[in-house]
Parts: sequence; structure tokens; C-alpha cells
Amino acid sequence: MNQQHPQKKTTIYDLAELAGTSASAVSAVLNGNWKKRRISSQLAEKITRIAEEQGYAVNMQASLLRREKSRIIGMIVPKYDNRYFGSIVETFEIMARERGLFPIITCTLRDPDLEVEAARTMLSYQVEWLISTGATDPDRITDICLAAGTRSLNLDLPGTKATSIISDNFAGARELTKRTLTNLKRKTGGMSPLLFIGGRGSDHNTAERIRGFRMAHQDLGVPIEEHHILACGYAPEKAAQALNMMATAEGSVPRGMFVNSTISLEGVMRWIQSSAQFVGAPPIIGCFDWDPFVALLGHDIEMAQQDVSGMLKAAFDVVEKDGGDRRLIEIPPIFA
Amino acid sequence: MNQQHPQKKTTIYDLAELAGTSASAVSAVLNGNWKKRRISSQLAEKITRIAEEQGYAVNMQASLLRREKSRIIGMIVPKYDNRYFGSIVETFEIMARERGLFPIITCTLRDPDLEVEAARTMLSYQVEWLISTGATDPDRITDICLAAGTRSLNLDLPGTKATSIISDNFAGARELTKRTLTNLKRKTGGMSPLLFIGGRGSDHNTAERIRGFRMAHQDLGVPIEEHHILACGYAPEKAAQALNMMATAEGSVPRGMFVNSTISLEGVMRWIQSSAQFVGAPPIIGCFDWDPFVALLGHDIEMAQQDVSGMLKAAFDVVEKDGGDRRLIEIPPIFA
DNA sequence: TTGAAAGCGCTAACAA
DNA sequence: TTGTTAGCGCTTTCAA
Repeated sequence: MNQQHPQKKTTIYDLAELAGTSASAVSAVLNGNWKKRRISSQLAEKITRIAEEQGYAVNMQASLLRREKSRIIGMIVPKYDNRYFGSIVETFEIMARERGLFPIITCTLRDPDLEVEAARTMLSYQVEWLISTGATDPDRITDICLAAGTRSLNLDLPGTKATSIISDNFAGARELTKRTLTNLKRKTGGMSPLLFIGGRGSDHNTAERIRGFRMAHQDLGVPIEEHHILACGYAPEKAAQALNMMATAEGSVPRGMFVNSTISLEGVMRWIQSSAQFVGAPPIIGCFDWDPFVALLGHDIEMAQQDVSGMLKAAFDVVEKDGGDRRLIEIPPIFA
Repeated sequence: MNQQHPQKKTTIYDLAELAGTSASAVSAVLNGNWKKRRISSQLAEKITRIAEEQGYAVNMQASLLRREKSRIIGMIVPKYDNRYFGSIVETFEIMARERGLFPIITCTLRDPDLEVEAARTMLSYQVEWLISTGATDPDRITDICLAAGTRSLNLDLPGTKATSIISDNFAGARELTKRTLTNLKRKTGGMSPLLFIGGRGSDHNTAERIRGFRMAHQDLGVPIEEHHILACGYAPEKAAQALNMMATAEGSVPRGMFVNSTISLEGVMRWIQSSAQFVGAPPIIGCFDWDPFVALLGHDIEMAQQDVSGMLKAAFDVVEKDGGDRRLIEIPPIFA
């Protein structure tokens, strides 16, 4: 990475010289506040033209150093290569830009140490807000931000020390379970308890979804099989492995399933294809998450789509209102 | 976004005062080059401890302003919410960090103006390299970078003014077409020309893939239907609409198809489901792109997976070797 | 082994 | 209406 053309970049001093004026005039013009500085429109025009000609680009480092507010907003996110998080970051960027904020995003691979490191890096860049998405330890990050006087906010997974915006996991899971049980009845004539698979028992979302799962069973008068609740982690392999163990231990796996994310669904589908259990009697699935190809290609798969733009709208509301309180905002997922 | 705690952040001067030493000593210690400055390890330790206690975080803006090299590397990318680009950005971040570079990424929604604006913003942040991924006008971006003395590189779609790293579209499409024609023969007993759908006729990748598509037909002695080559754009709706028009005009659509991306595949699948044409005789598809759920749930869909990590490895090779020449590097896609 | 001081490019208060 | 100037927090050279 040796600078091949160590070419000095044009500065406002260069422009000032070319325009026969001062750096401060150039700065004012280029920042768009030349009317309040009452600079003549001719000078303004001249400066703008010269800047254009020179291909001038402001040095953000210098500008930010001098300014008191960075207008940078940071987000950390566990993964990119997934439709849910992908659309979160995409929407985040768009909304940030609409509000004149500069978004910076880092992906932390669900690694707690990386999360902390990423948070510190964001602070070094003087972010005004940090949004922790799906963080393994949100409160840790809030503490780090608090110590630096930076505000933060949790998305997707809640923490106790900052406002959290999450899906309404309980109500969503209850509805999804109800729908899946109903689908099962339609296909098989009866309702038997579903298998719950995927997610971490220790995380809030999974716990709430399990609660909704139980409640829906109760609503419909279906008993629960306690040993059929498998919070085995999110990774596809974990889900496949859990199904495999159950199949070996019990000889079969329930036909109706509640799958806790598309990530887990990947493992579930893989296992289903490799096992011979479901030939002629395909599983009836409810998935708490959405993917277009599953929606298109998956038969008998009901999906709860988390309302990404609703969640981010809520997040930016908090940012703009400068919400200093700690609230838990729950956004209902969307059913097709 | 009013700073609620306008809390002055701790600087190296604060630390220096607390440690009873100078700012320059603090700086040296915190940068890890205190051995070459021959600072006593006691002092170093003391400074480190105090910095820790104070939750000190360097101000990157100030640091970067003073340094000559930013070690920031930028990437612009058309979309996030797609497995291909998702894994590109994820891999990019990981590889950048491994090399001690700070990655900043922006998504430009295939909007040429946004691409230019994003490029300028990246230059403002003093990126040392800019990687334009799937840009609509890569040469424009290269020009902007050149003018600022910043190096750039094209990924996924090539340009003529900077090194470009892309999939081997011709060979990949030829192989994919061959496989799809063979699948068609296996299912139907014969080979009839495939439909080509998706992508922009004006982009290099689509042109090369059409060339490979033609060549494979020729290899296998299958004629080409010229009016069955539909470079109708990438968006799902475009593909669905193109199929619709063809079905209305010709009464049917070929059973064998070459689909130019998973994005287009979304539209193709949607149309197939809504049309009655393929009941009992499902289409035989080859898709130039990969998605895990399509691989799992799609029947008779062959996929060419672009070698994301191979492409990025090549990109970072160029960055590290500081390759100033313009080359076209083609990476073969992967078949299951 | 350590400190003083200059200056990176910019913004904003103050002078003119 | 415009220019001068003092830093923003840091790195780095030079002097001690």
C-alpha cells in the first residue's frame, strides 16, 4: 500500500490562492454557509468552480477534528451474508444518509471480543451513536459507550442498559405456532406438538419465542413435549446435528416444526434432505424469519418476517429525539 | 442528536498529566513504539494502566490527520441484501482487518449518481484504495480516484482504467449451459435451445455469459433461438415481466433456462409459480449465482457459485503488491 | 530516557 | 463583505 503518487491533495489553501481569497472564505462557501457569512455570490461561484476544476475533496479527518459533532453513526452487526441482517444494514445506510448522517458498519461474526473491539474502534471514530445489532453482550457495549459519553441503542437483541428495539417475539411466535399447528391439522387431520429448534436458550428472543410457542400450544389445547424444545444454537450445523441426535435417540422427529431462524432452517433442510424420514410426508414448518427463496420454493413453510424498516424507523426516532431513557420497543413481525 | 453528556473525552494530555509525563511519551507508548523510543517499561506500564482506567480511546480523526497514511480501504457495493454481495462484504471486512486495514463500505443501490457521491465521500475519508464492486460506471470512479491520487480496483464488473477482478464469465457460462442442456436431455430425452434471461446486455459480464451460452449450444450442436436471449435487467420484476410477455406472444416459454443471477431467479420463480405452464413438467434451470436455499429447495436447478474468497484474495494481492498496472483477472466459478 | 514544539487541514470567533 | 488567527488531538522531529 505504498502511495504511488504521493501527490499532495488540494487543500482549501490551494483553492484560496487560486481564487485570490482566504481559506476561511473557501471553507464557508464549500460548507454552504456563505449566505450567513454574507459572501458575494460571485466569489462563491468562483470558489465553487475552482474547487470543481481541481477535483477538490474536503479532508474529513481535519474537518471532523475541528467540528464538535461528527454526525457519524455506527452499527455493529453479526453477519452480512443473510437476508435479515443484509436488509438491516441496507436500510440503516439509506435512512442514515436521508438524515445527513454518515453510517459506518462493522460485522463481528458473533464474536464477543470482536464486538468489543469494534465498539472501541467506532468510538475512536467519534461516532455519535452506536447501534448494536444482535450483539451477544449488548450491556457490555453500552457500558463502553457510556464511559465515552456516547449514546447507544440495541437492535434485534435487547439489553438492559439502553433502549432496545426488537421484534415482538412473544406475539410473533404465538401466531406463527398457531398457524403451523393449523397447517399441520389441515395436512394430517390432527394436531400434535411441534418441535422447537434453533437459537440460544440464553438469549431473550429465543426465550420469548419459546414462551409464545408454549402459549399457542396451550391456546389450542395441545400438550408440549419438553424434550422437543431444542435451543441448540443458530448455526446450520448445530440444528442438523440436534435433529440427527433426536432421530437416533427416538427413532423419529416430529412432522411439525418451529424453526427459530433462516440460518437454522438451512441446517434443518439439509438434514431433512439427507434423512429418509420425510419421504411422502413432508414436514410442516414455521420459521421465525424470512427469505425470498424459502417463500418461493419451500412447500408448507410458514414464515414470520421481521419488520426491518419498522425497527429501523423506530431506531432513528430514538436517535433524533435523543432518547436518553431505556425503553423496550417491540415491533410485530409480518405474516404473508 | 444533541450530545447529552458533552463530556470532554480524555486526551493524551489528560493521561500525560495523570501520569506526570508528556503527551509525546503517552502517544509513543500507546502506539506500541516505546521500545524504539526507549521509554522505561515502568513508565510504559503506568501509562497503559492509566489509559485503561480512563477508558481512553484514541481520536482517529486527529491521529489520521497527522499521519501520512490512513490505512483505510473503501468498498462500494450495489446491494447488501443478497447472498453474493453479502458474502463479498463480509469477506472483504475480514480480509481487510487481517491486513491491518480499516474497511469502510457503502452501498449504492445501482445508482450511478450515488456511486460517484460515495466515491467522493470515500476520498474525503482519505481511503488509500477504493474497490468498486459491480459498479455501473467503473471508469468514472477510477477517474475520480486518479484525480485524487488514490488507487482503485474493480470487482465483479470490469472497467478499462483499473485492474479488474471478475468471475470467468465465459467459461463459467459455457459449463453451466452445458450442464443445463445435459440435465434437460436427461429429463426430456432431447436437447432444445435454452432461454437466456436476466442481466444487462450492456454489461461485460452479461455479454460474456451470452457468449459462453452460445458456445455451449454450438459445442453440443444445438441451435440458438436469438429471440430467446432476454437481457432484460437484473431486477426480479423485469424477469417476470419478460417471461410474461414471451408467454403471451409465443404461447409458451422454453422448459430449459439459463438465469443470469439469483436476483433474476427470484422473478423467474415467481412467474413460474403464478403461471400454469409448468405443472407436471418443471423447468430445468441453470443459474449463474448461488444461494443456499435455492441449492436446498430448488429441484433441477444447477448453480454456478462465484468464488468470492478467491476474488477477494486476488484483490488484496493487488493491493499489497501495489499493482499499478491494469489487468483483467478472471476467477473460475465453482460448481457443486 | 524524556519533553517541547511544530504542524497536519480545517472551522469559527473575531477583526477589519 | 472578507481576512486573520487560534486551536481541534495527535505524531514526530529535535533538543535536552
